[in-house]
Amino acid sequence: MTPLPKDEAKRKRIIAAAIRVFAHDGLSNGKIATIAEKAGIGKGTVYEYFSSKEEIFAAVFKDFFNQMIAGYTQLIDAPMDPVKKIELVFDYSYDYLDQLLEDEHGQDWLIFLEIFLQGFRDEFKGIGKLSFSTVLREIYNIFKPFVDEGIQAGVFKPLDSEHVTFILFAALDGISLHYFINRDHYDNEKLKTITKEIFLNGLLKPQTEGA
Amino acid sequence: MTPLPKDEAKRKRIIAAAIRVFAHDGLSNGKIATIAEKAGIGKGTVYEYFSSKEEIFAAVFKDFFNQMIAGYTQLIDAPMDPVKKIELVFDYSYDYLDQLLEDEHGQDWLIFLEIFLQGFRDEFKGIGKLSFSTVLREIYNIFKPFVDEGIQAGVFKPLDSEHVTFILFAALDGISLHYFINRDHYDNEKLKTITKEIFLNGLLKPQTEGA
DNA sequence: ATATTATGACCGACCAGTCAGTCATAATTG
DNA sequence: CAATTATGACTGACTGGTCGGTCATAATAT
Repeated sequence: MTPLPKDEAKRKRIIAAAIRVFAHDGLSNGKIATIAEKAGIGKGTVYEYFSSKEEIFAAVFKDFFNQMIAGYTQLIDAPMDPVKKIELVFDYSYDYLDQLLEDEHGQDWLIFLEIFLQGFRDEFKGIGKLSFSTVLREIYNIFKPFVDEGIQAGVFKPLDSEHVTFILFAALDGISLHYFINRDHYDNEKLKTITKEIFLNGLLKPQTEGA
Repeated sequence: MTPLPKDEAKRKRIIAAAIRVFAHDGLSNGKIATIAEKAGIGKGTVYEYFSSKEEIFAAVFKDFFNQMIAGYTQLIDAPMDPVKKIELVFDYSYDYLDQLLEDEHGQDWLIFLEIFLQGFRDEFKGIGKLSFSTVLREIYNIFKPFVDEGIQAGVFKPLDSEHVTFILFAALDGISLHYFINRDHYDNEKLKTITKEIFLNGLLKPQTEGA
């Protein structure tokens, strides 16, 4: 009834389990045995799908950024006013966080940080040739075009778009991190509003005055 | 029966060594033997000063935040225009990073992330009862008074100062993180300028128009 | 349809390496 | 010499990865 081909679904189950384990315990403390257990398979089987712990983590890493890139790309793919796009990106980010946090897997979002940390550690640079800074710049580059667009159109101040994009995404990322830990003390909607208030108005060219 | 520190200087040396080791290898992979070696003492001696690895890390954690809090507090202690204070804080942050990065201890700044990560994990499971979110809010509270001041004085927009402070510090933190990894691709001065341009103008009440 | 054989996914006991923490001893100090 | 401090060899617990064996299913034969 159930055929047993080497199963893509099982591979996915392992990755999903690994996310939870690495998020909760870290790459170093997360145990293969726990991953296997959570995936509902034997420990040996894990090694039928991945050749090492680090390879599992690399898969998690890839998965994470691919989803992130796909999410943002899709979000701002349609032609749209640059201002609207920025608002969308901010709103989406907060909502994405809330979704992560409300999820039954309480601490899964920590994988975010673990990946960040491992990404920074240069030992990790080798694995699957994933360069963290390259991946990050890939993400900045999703945003840069519409920052450019806004500047071209004279809606945004004529600042260096490369640096502006960097600041926008980095700031958003920091806000996400802090929101994770302090979410109980702040109001999602208020944060959304104020974030947009500050960033948009900081970015928009004053319309009434020709400074 | 942890003996009292016999030699405060040696204790400091252990902490300094621990910072480098934990920064480079992480809490879990960093070895006591390495810390001892870097501190120029025997492994057993470490246990004369700290009763466990986690206790060492807790000391690093405390040390880090105390320095951070002291730095910012001192920076903005003098009476000063709120706008000037914000500019100071931004400039100081970038300069502090550059100082960390130019330091001979190449990767020491990673302790920043390691602390962050461990801080997030289960609110740092009891160790020394350090609550990470509490520490963070202690830091926000350094900034909040002058945000309040700026709002009272009608210089800043009348936004909720609690949320504004959160966003400011969180954003700054994120920018720091990204600056760490991508510093080679961006210009410190340009980032400083643009950061202030965006944040200050987003925060300042438009003076010419009475919307 | 049923028996026989081939396949490879699955498993977990085991091994070899690692490391936090201990403790018997050595060095140092007063 | 006694007390204090330093030390590193040692140990026990732990875990990543391996490997020989099992068994459900597929393929083939009758």
